[in-house]
Amino acid sequence: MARRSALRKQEEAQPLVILEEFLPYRVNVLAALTANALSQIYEKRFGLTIPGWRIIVTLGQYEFRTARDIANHGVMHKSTVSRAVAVLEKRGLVLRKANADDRREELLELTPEGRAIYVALAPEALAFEERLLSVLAPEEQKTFFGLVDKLGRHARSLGPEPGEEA
Amino acid sequence: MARRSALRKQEEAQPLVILEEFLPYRVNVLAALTANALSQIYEKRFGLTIPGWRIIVTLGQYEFRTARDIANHGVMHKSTVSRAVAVLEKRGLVLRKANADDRREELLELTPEGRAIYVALAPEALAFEERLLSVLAPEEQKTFFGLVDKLGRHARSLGPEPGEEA
DNA sequence: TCACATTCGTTGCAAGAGCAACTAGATCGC
DNA sequence: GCGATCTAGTTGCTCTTGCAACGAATGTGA
Repeated sequence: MARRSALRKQEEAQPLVILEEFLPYRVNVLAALTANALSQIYEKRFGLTIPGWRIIVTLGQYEFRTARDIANHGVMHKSTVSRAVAVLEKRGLVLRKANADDRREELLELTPEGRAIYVALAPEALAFEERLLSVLAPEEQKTFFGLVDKLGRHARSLGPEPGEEA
Repeated sequence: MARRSALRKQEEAQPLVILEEFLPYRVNVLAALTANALSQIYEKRFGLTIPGWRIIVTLGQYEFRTARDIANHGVMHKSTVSRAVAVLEKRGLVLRKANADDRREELLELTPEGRAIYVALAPEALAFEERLLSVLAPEEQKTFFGLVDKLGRHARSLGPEPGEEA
């Protein structure tokens, strides 16, 4: 029929996007799957949101860090981090320390209660990660991490930051 | 003993999760970077949201598909897809076709206008992807895709679906 | 020193997303 | 054939998030 051949012509016209082979789609689907699974740990058991969880982990690892650092590092909007910090502060999990050298910014720090959550949460998160990674051989894991980093660095350079290709 | 308590203290102070080596974090950061960059194409130029863009691309590739298929495949909530379809329909970009065999579901299809957007958008998306992937050698790209798929399949099996380990 | 631009962080507002309840239709078991 | 159960999709409600405007502090250049 006329309709069918019209469709066929359109279809054959050009090789367009194959979703299952399209990098941003695949990476985002994988990210959603891991985020959903991980949230079972920090959300249902400790009442943390994703930004909250990230702040806790960052401060657990780095001791002191500004909201801006956390936002940039995790590709989150500064307002997202600001609100998450406010919640954690109200719950008594993080403290703000004024920075005398630059009074615009505040150094964030875990309280003992915040660190207790981090210590309780971290092993479970690592166990989850291990479970996830168990499908990959050790060398595959290494390879994967290397490629993710390479892509990540490159993607950052393509972002809103000053393009150095001028 | 002093030695033992020192060890214990050290253990407590150790960073348990290293954010830069934590898979879900890295994957999500990479996903955010690519999604932000890609949205420059479909959002600012065609007024599409992420779900809308995904629906367009899915139907551009598959011709007919249900909302449920699109949601499952892309790990989106069914209400998200439902609302995005409603917007696209109102804009005249997609059509619903009743399925006589099962009248609960509706097959979605691009209108000519919808396909026009797909045809205009796809090459730009592919160009972006190529630019992103240009940091990886061809074999690295292949390896990366294989590993992403492997992890994705495994992550899906760890998800909310019936755990078969019971 | 003084205007101008920039940066960190907060907040009002509106759009987006998840949850749960709901309708409509299909399926299973008896 | 009939009720209980399940599935596809919609919608009200609420919380989250992004954007843009803002205040406060800093930096820059004349």
